[in-house]
Amino acid sequence: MSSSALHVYNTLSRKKELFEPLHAPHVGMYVCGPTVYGNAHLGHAKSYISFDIVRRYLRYLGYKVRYVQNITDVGHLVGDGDEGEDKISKIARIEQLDPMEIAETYTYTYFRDMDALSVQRPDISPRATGHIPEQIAMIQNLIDKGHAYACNGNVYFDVLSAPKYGQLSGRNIEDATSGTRVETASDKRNPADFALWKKADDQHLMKWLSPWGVGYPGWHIECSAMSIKYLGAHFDIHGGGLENQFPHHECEIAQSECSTGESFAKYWLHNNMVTLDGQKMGKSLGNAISLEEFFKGSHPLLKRSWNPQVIRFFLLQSHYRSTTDFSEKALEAAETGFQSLRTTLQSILAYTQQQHNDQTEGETHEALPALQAAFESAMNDDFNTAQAIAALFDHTKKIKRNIADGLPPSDLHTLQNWLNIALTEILGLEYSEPNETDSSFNDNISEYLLHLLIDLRTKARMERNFELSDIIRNRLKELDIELEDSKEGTRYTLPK
RNA sequence: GGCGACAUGGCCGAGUGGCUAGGCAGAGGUCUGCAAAACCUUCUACGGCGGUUCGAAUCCGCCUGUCGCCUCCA
Repeated sequence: MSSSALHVYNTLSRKKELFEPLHAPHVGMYVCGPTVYGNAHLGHAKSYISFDIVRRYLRYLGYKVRYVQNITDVGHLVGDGDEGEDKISKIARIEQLDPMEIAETYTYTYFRDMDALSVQRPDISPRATGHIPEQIAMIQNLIDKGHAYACNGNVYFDVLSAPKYGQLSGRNIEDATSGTRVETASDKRNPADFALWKKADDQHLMKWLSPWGVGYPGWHIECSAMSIKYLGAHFDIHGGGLENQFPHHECEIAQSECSTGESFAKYWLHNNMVTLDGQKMGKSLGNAISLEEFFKGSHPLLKRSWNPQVIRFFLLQSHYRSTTDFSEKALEAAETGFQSLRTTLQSILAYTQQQHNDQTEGETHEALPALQAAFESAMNDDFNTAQAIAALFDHTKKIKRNIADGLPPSDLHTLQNWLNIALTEILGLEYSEPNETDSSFNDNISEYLLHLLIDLRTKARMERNFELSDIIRNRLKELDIELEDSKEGTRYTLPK
C-alpha cells in the first residue's frame, strides 16, 4: 500500500490504519524504555531507532510530538515467576553497589549509545522510581473500583474484571493461564492475575512505604502511571518491542482503562526482533552484542569496529516490523552502500554550490517532485524506510547522471534543501564520512607529514617515477591510510 | 500444548493479482601509469503441492521449515 497520507500498522486491529491524531497537530507518543541494568545492545538500537523514525517523520509532517520514554529502574523480576528478585537489586548485590548506582550508570551509557546512533532524546524520560506516588495512587484507584485486591502485602489486578483483557495479544484468559509453565503464586485469585504491588522482605534493597506495607511496584504499572501523567488517559501512539505485547502491554491496557474509564492508546506499534544466527538477541539469553562493543569492535564475534551511522543505516534498510538477522557481512554491504549513497549526494551538493550564480536556461524538468513523492509514499506506508532509502538511491543516481550529461534539473536548490531534510532530519543520517569526525587523527604534525608524503608522491607521479609513488601508497596502506587518485587530486581515507 | 508471524535471486532486503524494487557481491566495459573511486552494461527470484483466475510469486487451502510470545526481555 502506498498513499499520500500516513498509514500505520496497529497491533490492536492487526491492520494498517489511516493515522489520525486525537488532537492535531499534537501527537502524544509513549515508548517502553529500557531496564537499566546492563549495556544497550543491537536489539535496543532497532527498537529505539524505529520509534525515533516515527517521531522524526511525524515532525516532518508538521505534527507537534511529545515523545515520552520511561527509564525502568525498578520492578522487573528475575528468574522464575513472581518469586524472583529485582534485576537491578540482583546486580547491586553482586557488585556491592547501591541499586541507584547501577541504574545511574546504565542510564548514562544508554543515552550515550543512543546519542551515537543519532536517536533523538525523548522529550520526557520519566524514571519509575521517581513516580512511586503516582503508581500507588493508581493501584489504590483500581482497588477502589474493584479491579484489584490486596493480599498479604501484595496487590493483584483481577483480570476477570477487565472484559477486554487479551484483545491486544489475541488470547483469552484460559489461553493465558492454561499453558503457563510457571508455578503461580498461591495468593492470587486467578493464576492470570498480575502483581501491581509486591511486598518486600528485609533483604530487598529497593522498597517504599505504601498503604499495603513496605514493598515495590509491579512492572506494568509504571508505564500506565507515567504515560497517563504526561500524555493523558487517552493518547495517540504506544510503541515497544514485540516481545512486550504480552503480558506487558496487555496488562497496561487493562489497568489503565479500568482505572481511567477511558480507552488507552489509540495506535499500538511494535517493532520486531534482531536475531543472531536466527535466534533472538536478548540480554537474558546471553547472546547480545552491546552497542559499545560494536562501536569498539570489542566482541569476539566481531571482526572489526562499526560506525554507529552504519549500524543505523543497516537497521533502516529493513522494515521495523520484520526481524533483522544480524551478520557482519550484511553490515559490510550496508556500509558500502551507505558510502556510495553519500558520495552521490555530495556530488549533487557540490554541483549545486558551484552553480549557485548560474541561471539554468531552457531547463524545465524538476527532479524533486518525483523523488519526494516516492520517498513520502514509502514513509507513509507504515514508515517503510527500506523503500524510502531505495527511492533515494534510485532518484539521486538519475539526477547525478543528468547533471553529468549537462541536463541539471531546474530545482537544484530546493532539491538540495529537501535532500538535507530527508537524510538528516527524517532518517537521522549524516552526510559526512565517519572518518571526518574521527578524533584519532587530530595531531597536526601527523596531518602535515601525510600531506607532505602525498605531495612528494604527486611529484614522483609527475616525473613518472611510479616505483616510488607505489612505495609511498603501499607503505601508507600498511597504516590503513588509503590514497585515491582523481582528476581533482589525491584523496585519502584514514583508518577506521 | 495454546496464540501469532515469516519463508523472495550468491548474500541482505522491499513489494505486489499482469508493468525495473534497492543495496552488496559477481561478470563485461569506460576512465586511469597502475590501483582505487566513479560511470555504463549485465546475470540469477519469489519453500512444496493443490485450488480460484484470462493471468499468481502476489488471493485461498494443505504441507514442510524457521522464528516469536505464553517467565524478565527492545
